[in-house]
Amino acid sequence: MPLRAPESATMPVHNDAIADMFDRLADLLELEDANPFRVRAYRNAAGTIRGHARPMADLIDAGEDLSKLPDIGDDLAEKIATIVANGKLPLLLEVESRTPAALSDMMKIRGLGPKRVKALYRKLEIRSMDDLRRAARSGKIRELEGFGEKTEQLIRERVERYVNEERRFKLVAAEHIATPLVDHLQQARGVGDVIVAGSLRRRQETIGDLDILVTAGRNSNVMDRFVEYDEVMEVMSKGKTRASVRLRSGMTVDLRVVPKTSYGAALVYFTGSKAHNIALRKAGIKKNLKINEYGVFRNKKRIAGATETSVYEAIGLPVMPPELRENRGELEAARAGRLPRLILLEDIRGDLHCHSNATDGNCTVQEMAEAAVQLGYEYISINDHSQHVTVANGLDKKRLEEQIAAVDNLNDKLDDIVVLKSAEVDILEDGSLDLPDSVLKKLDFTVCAVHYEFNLTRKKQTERVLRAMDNRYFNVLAHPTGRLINEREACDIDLERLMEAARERGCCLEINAHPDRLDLNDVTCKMARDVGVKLVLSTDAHRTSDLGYMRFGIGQARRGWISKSDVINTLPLEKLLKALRRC
DNA sequence: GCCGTTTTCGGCCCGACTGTTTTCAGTCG
Repeated sequence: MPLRAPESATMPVHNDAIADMFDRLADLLELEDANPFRVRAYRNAAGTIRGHARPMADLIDAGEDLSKLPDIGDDLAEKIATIVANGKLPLLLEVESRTPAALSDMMKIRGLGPKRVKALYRKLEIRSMDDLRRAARSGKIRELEGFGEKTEQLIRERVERYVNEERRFKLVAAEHIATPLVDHLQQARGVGDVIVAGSLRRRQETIGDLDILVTAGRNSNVMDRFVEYDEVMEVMSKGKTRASVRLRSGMTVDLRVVPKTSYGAALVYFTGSKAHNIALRKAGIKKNLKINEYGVFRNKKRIAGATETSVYEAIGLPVMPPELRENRGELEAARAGRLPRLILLEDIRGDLHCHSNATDGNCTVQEMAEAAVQLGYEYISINDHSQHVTVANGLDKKRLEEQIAAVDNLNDKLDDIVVLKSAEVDILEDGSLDLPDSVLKKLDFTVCAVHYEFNLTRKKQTERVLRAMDNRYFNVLAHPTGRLINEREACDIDLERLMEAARERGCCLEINAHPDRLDLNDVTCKMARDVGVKLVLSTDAHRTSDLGYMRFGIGQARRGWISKSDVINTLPLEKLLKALRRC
């Protein structure tokens, strides 16, 4: 993967780019037999940087001491400053001059770790993916010590497939794959609980593989039933307690079977994240406790493990929601008794970003309203596109006024819900809004969004939205970065500044719950919480069934430490309208 | 390279599965 370099002085190096450099450096150092703990230090720091809400560049500008961040000491603080200053890390360049950078990519192929990659490089002079492919085909690899025919065949297959393997599944796709498999496993003999743990349970926006945990007795046939599942394409490993398969969809699934007495410990263990688990075990060690997937042990004696609560309590902590388990400060917060009380799906009283068939939606306003009643909502807003979005048949002033009148009529007929009059108003390139104030003032509120010109410089993009926010009819900034998961990167914009400006003006930012967007994401949700700007959680529904996407937004909000009180569509109607009012 | 309510030095998470071995190294999560 190419590293992102800064394109101009106004575009600071992204945290992801810094983290990628440290990860790559760790890989290459590992190949050079560096101190394994030094290697780990670089990986840990990469994790801290990737998960930090604010850009390192901003922290440096603000004069903050980076060595106060977890897993970052004086040396790495200095290296981060160097990268931010000139986009390069001298040590990485130096290491790359003696060890081919492509070896780091090779280590991403399943089954190839540092030892094997190094052997391939030293003994067969394999220094690129193409070299590796050729060597595997020619049968040279099997002759190396420690390799064999089977290993060579696996490398051959996996290197051919490597290009396709990189993708991660959106959360919604992962759910669709997991649900029927869970049903299948539940029908096995002697099975108790079947639960999807791992990143899906943590509600991460994309899922690399599924981790399924099963409790079962010795006589259960669940392992056989797992590998015999219709969708299984390849059984990668199968033992008594773990097995891994690849499904036709390309998804890898790991199954783990534990006795019921270990359920809680196993669930903690397989929910992760890895960084959270490591932090947890370290906390255990301080109390002379060993934590593994079977329980919590003092010397040889098991003192907890049947429930998740028992595991956390054994190390003196409250059990914490899966969404927080990323080692982003949750252990420290738990110790201090400052874990947030996270928002729940039941807290939501209405959806504030929906489309109808007047533009690019598939259902009528009334159908959307009736579906919202089924969800127990008190209100729903219809936010059709404005005229500039021609591909969606966006509304001009006249058509929007017609819709306003139609919604008034509909509200007279509906007893159980109020339909709010709104629109998704385009923010034009000069920061003006796409509809005149004379019609905007007739709406209950507006949702405003960028749909074109995502590639402006950070400065121009930020000023564009700030200018739009100056319009007194601007209420909610929808999908603030415009990213589409796996398709389009977030636009380069100073979110922190937008959040502060929104807070000062009494505007809100949207957490767009659509599984293609999830924008704000987990990290920027946490930033919003720190800034103290009000949020709206909406689905961007284009049909009645999309209203169910709210659960994905809730997941991201929870990952971002968001509480009910941070989100205004948890309020009853009267209070909601008050909260939408600008300062 | 990081870190400290046992430590500023000496530690650094833990277990399962595979393939290549003949008791285990390498890899993975």
